[in-house]
Order: sequence, then C-alpha cells, then structure tokens
Amino acid sequence: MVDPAQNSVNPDKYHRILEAAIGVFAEQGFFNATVSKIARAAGVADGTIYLYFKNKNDILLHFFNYKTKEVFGTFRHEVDKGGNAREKLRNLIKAHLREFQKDRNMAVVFQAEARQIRYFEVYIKDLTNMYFDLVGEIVVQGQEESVFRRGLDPSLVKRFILGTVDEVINTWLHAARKYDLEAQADAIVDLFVNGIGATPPK
Amino acid sequence: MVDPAQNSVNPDKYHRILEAAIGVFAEQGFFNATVSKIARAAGVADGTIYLYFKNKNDILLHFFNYKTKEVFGTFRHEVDKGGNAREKLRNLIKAHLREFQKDRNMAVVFQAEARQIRYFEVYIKDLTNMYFDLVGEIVVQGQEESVFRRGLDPSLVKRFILGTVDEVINTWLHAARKYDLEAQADAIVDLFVNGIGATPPK
Amino acid sequence: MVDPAQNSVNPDKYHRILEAAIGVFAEQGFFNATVSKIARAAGVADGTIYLYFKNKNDILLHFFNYKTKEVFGTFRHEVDKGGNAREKLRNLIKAHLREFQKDRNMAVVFQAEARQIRYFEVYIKDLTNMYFDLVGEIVVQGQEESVFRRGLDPSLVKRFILGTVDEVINTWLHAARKYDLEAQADAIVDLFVNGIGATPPK
Amino acid sequence: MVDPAQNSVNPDKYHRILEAAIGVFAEQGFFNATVSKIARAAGVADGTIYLYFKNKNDILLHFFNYKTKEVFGTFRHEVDKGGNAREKLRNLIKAHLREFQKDRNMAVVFQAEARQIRYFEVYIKDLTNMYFDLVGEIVVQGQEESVFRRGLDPSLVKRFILGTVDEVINTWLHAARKYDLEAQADAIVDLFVNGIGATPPK
DNA sequence: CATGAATGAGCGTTCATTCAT
DNA sequence: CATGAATGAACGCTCATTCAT
Repeated sequence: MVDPAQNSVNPDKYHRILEAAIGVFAEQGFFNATVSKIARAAGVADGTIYLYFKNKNDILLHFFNYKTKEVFGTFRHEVDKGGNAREKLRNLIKAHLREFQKDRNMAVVFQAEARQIRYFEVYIKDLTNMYFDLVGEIVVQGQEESVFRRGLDPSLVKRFILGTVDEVINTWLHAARKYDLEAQADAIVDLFVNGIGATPPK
Repeated sequence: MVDPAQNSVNPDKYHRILEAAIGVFAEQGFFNATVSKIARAAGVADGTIYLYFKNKNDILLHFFNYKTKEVFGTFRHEVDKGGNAREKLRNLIKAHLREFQKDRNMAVVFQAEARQIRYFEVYIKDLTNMYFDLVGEIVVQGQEESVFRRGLDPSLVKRFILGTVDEVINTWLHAARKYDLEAQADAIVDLFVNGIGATPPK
Repeated sequence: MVDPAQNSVNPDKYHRILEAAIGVFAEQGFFNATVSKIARAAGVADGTIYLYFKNKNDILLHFFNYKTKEVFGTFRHEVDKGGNAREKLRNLIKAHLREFQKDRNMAVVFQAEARQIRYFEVYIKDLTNMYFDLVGEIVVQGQEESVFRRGLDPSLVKRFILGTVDEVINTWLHAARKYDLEAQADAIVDLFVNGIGATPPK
Repeated sequence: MVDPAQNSVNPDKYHRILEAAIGVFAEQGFFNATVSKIARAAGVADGTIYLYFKNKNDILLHFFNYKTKEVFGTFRHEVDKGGNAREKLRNLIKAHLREFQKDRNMAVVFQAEARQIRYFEVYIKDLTNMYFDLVGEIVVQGQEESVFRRGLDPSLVKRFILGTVDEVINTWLHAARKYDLEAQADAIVDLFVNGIGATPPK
C-alpha cells in the first residue's frame, strides 16, 4: 500500500476512491457498502482499492482523519476571523452548517457512522474534542468579555452547542424538502445566547 | 412465528431473546451482531430466534416498536405530572436522562442505530415526532404562561432541546468515568431557558 | 410409530395425513414440501405425523406402496374383464387413464416424483414391472389369438405402451385446458395396433 | 457474474462447472446436490460458482438452455438429412438415442428433473415443443407421401413417439446391464409404423 | 395418542481480501 | 501500478425431527 499522505503517485486515484467511497457509504451505509461497489463508483478495479487503503475500514478511517479534519480546520479559521466571542460563535455555527451543506455525502457519513462503529470511536472523539476545544475557547472569551455569563458548566455548554447543531443538520439531512441550512445560523445562535425564556422586563 | 404482542407462548423467552439481542447490539453493533451470538446470549438455539422474530431485522424493529415506545410513553406521563411549562420541561429532561441511564443497553442501541439503518428510519421518525410533539406542547404552554418568549421557531426549539439531551446522553455513554446523568437535568433546563448570555444588569 | 397396516387406532388420521401429503407433494413437489405444511393440510400437529410415518420419505413410500399399488390392482381387474387381447389392452389403457384422471394429485406425484428420487427407485421398479407383466400377458395372448403379430420384442412393446400412456397423461397434466383423458383410449389403442403407417391396399 | 454466452472469461471453467454440476445432479438429484459438492467436483471454490452462475437454479437453467438445446439442434439437422418421411423419422429416433447414450449425465438429469421442478417447466415445454414440431413436420410429409395414413390425431402421434422413446431411454438408464441404445431405433420405428397388430393377409 | 416449542445441522449465498498476470 | 478472477470463511435462515407436557 502506498502512503497517500506523501503519495507522489497518482494522488488523483487516491482521492477518487475516497470520494467514491464516501458516496457509497452515504447512500448505503458502511456495512452495506461493498468494496466492489466502491471500486465501480471510483472507476477502478477492486484490487486497486488495496493499493491505496489497507482495507475497507481504512477508507472510513482516512475519511475521518483527513477529510473531516480538513473541514474542522476551516472551523478554526472561521472562528479566528471573528472579533468578539459572539461573532466567533456565529462564525463557527455558520461554517459548520455551510460545510456540511456543501458536501452532503460527508454530512451523511459523518452523522450516520460516527456513532455507530466502535472501531472508529477514537477518531470521532478526536474530532469532537477539537470541536469542544473551539467552543471552550469561545465561551471563556465570552465570559471575559462579559457577554456570556459566569458559572456555566463549560463541558455542558459544549454539548449544548454541538448537540443542537448536530440535530439541526440531522433534521436537514432527513427532510423531504431541501432548505438552506446556513440560514439557520443566526436563529441558533440567538437560542444559545438568550435561551427560550421570556426576557424579564429589563 | 408466534405473535409476541399476544405473547401466546413463552413470553419469557420472547423477552429473554429481545434483551439478549439488545445487549449484543449494544456491544457489537447491529451489523456485527450475529444471530448465533444472540442465541447464545439468550441461552437458546439459533433456530429458536425465528420462532419469535421474523429475522434479525425484526428483532431491532421490535425493540423500536415496543421497548423504546414504552419508554417514550413514560415521558408523556412525566410531562403531564408537571404543572407549569418549566416544570414540564424539567420533568421531560429528567425522565429522558433517567430512563436512558436505567437501561444502558437500550441507550446505546438507540443512540447508535437510530441514525444508521435506513430500514428503520420510519420507526425512528415516529419516535422523534412523538418527542417533538411533547416539546411543542410545552413550548406553546410556556408562551401562554409568558415564561417562554414569543417569536421562537418551534421546530428549531425542538431540535435545540432533543439535540442537547441527545448529546449529553451520548457523552455519558462514551465517558470513561461514570457519573449521574439525571443530575444534569437542572443545569440543562437552565441553559434552555436562559441561554449562555450574560443577563443584562437588571 | 404405529403400524398403519394393522392399525386399529385411528386409521382415519393415517389416511388424512397421507392424502394431505400427496396434495402438498403434488402442489409443491416432494422437496419443497415441508412436514409442517403437510401437518397443517391434514389438520394435525407436526409431531403427529411421526406417529404414523417414520419420516418424510416414509410418507411417499407409503404412497407408492399402498395407494398406487391399489390403483394398479384395479388395472389387473380391468384387464381380466376383457375377453380377447385387444379388449384387454383397451381396458388397461382406459383404466389407466380413468384412474389417473380421477385422482389428479396421485397422478401428479406419480408422474413427477417417480423418476426423480433415487431412494424410491426400487418401489417404482416394482410398479413398472407389475405394469409390464400385464402388458406382457396381453401381448402373448394377442399373438396366440393372431391379432398381434409374432416376432415382436416383448420388452420393447411394453415400453412402447407404457411410454405412450405416460406421455399422454403427462401432457394432460400440464395442459391449460382440461379435456377428458379417458376418451383418448380408443385412439391410443388404434395407434398401438395399427401404427401410423398407411395400410397397403388390401 | 460473467456472461457465459460471450464466454468472456475462462470458458473452460464455465464448462467445467456446468459438467460437474450435471454430474452431481445426475448422481444425487438436483435437490440433494449442494453447491459445495458441485464446487468440489469442479475443482473450484464454492464462491467461484457464483462468478459463472447466478445461483444453483441458474446452473440447471443453463443446462436446459444451452446443453440440451444444442442436442435438440442436432435432431433437426439429422431429420433434414433424411429424404422421405420414414427416413426422417428413423434419423430422429436414432439421433435421440445416440445423443442421450453419448452423454449419460445429461440423459439422467433431463429425464429425472424435466418433470419435477416447476421452476423450469417453461424451458422443458420449449424443448418438448421443439421436438413435437419436428415430429409434426415428419408426419405431415409422410401423409403427403402416403406412407403414413390420414386421419391421425397429430398431437397424439407426437406423444406416442416422444413417450415411447422417452420410456426406452428411461429403461436403459435404470438397467443393470448396459446395452446399445441406438441399436433399438429400427425396431422402434417399425413399431411406430406398423403397430403391433398382425398384418392381415394382404 | 397428540401436541408444538425447541433444536441444531446444514445449506445457499456474499464479499473482503489476495495474487498471478 | 493495475487488474479482476478466485478464494473460503462466515452468516442468515430453514426445517426434519425430538420430547416434555
């Protein structure tokens, strides 16, 4: 097997297979996807898959390792572009929704398989922690800026935020009618910041 | 196959197999679980499984249809016990966390498989809608009671709430150290109601 | 297992099962027939079958041993009723067609399974030989009476006759439109006796 | 699965499996034959069978579709070589006996399974009709040539001829002592043409 | 005698993986 | 590097048979 990280030979084929695989995984689920189907979708022979990936598991692993990590990298970038905490939070949510909307296959696979397959647990945890770290920083900054209240359980806030976005994406994925996902960012952030409680007469 | 609804024969064995199956599904995932493993776990012969269930899929289907529906029934009951909207919301969250904590296998299977298997999508949607309806009612009541603010997107609020609880349970399931899940209810409700924003100097 | 030959106990049930089995065999073929289906058709429990028959094979064996042997007994009787050889031949063919027409299930099973299952070969051979003996006698008598020509290969004549009747029944069984089988007897005998050759100007 | 019609891959293996399967079917019958036994007989792995055939049924189907159709093709050819009707009839019978004698496995499978398996009924009917057409043509020609008498029921004559040959082959297959099958052709044709009746003093 | 729930051996089929070309 | 035919372990499922009631 070639190391695709420093793979000078045919990086094309590596990506073609990876994309094809994600497509098949998205459509059929990891377990119902066969290596043959992936090969056909990628336009290569079955055996060729094994020149670029150790085995079927390894394909999904690469997906988590490279593809989604890349996406999570843009989250970091987007967050950094924000000035204050609220802006950073909004940028994160917006980026999250945008990127998942942009690559539906990725979204499906990530949402569907991430919780399913024990084998990949550790990679998922990595990604989740990356996300949690981002949120953590934002919260701390927000508290320093006094836009977020003190005394919050940071770990709970992280789950509060990731859980909501996750569910919003999930609903979008299963919806019959397609609507713009990114457009929901502001309403979501508003909920995060203000909750559902009636504001007392201030 | 016998009708398990009527439990005409050996309801014991029916439940033993169902519990055993959920255990195996929880540990290995649906696709890695084999009928043989389930039979062994239940202490019956492979063929016996097929006296109570149509096939492997059918076992999971029964799980969604009976076991989790029952749990969701207690949610309704708990909500009804609450007087005002905030209490109802708290009761729902508490019940949700408690029931999933009480039956860890159920929790694992529900969280892991619910998003995964196309075949069962319709059952999951049923359960989700049941949940959404509950939340919807609570929100409306809260708005009438003026504890929840107007102008909320009800569908977004539902996802906001389910998503958070979902993620909280998920984190608990994957945590190394076991902690009390139900105890988080109040903090969660507080987040829902007040958000993370700093209260303006009142 | 009870010996059904001298079975004082519930000969009814024995015959009910046998008839039911032949019906199921006729409809589905021996190998696709299950003991359960037979039991259901007979209105008894699966286990009851084994009180009257050693196993699934044994049911078919009883069929060959008793049911069809009985039919072949009437062939003998019909032949004996005929005066000259030609009459005897005609009676045999008529009886053959009539009996198979009368019990379609028997006909189907006999025609379909007789050539198929090695296990029963010996019983089939018995029946065939019984038939061959009948034909043999008729041919000899016919030659003595000078209605049948000398120099015939008796064994070939037997196959000539059984084969034709067999095929006529077979065609009837598979025909879409139902017609009277017995009515073909005279035309068949005419073919046997005169062949298809044009009679030379006598 | 590869298209065996085009024999794009390893036509050798395709034929090896087909021959092996027919051998196993001949020895054990279709239902008692297992894919494993066929694979072992063909010297390939179980899975390899499925590269050449859709499933176990498909093997028998190919047998009927290609192997026996080919044989029936030679029947046509042999018939066409005959000048007058009697010669044609004789050629048909001779070819039929010869071909089935040449490939005993084919003969066994054809005789045994043809009447048995509902699934293949349509293919058998095809073959039978092909045969019937041949005989029909011969009979008509014979009547025109005035070697066969008028007023025959053509459909009955067909069954008369096929049935006899069928039975002759059948007897041969089950005989303990092997004798030459083709040698019986003339005696059979003589029976067809002249019947068993004594010729009146002409 | 009768039942039918339980058994488990056995089968057809799939598919990840290998390797000769 | 690329191929795809070949492999065979493994699985879901069926069903003849048994036996406790």
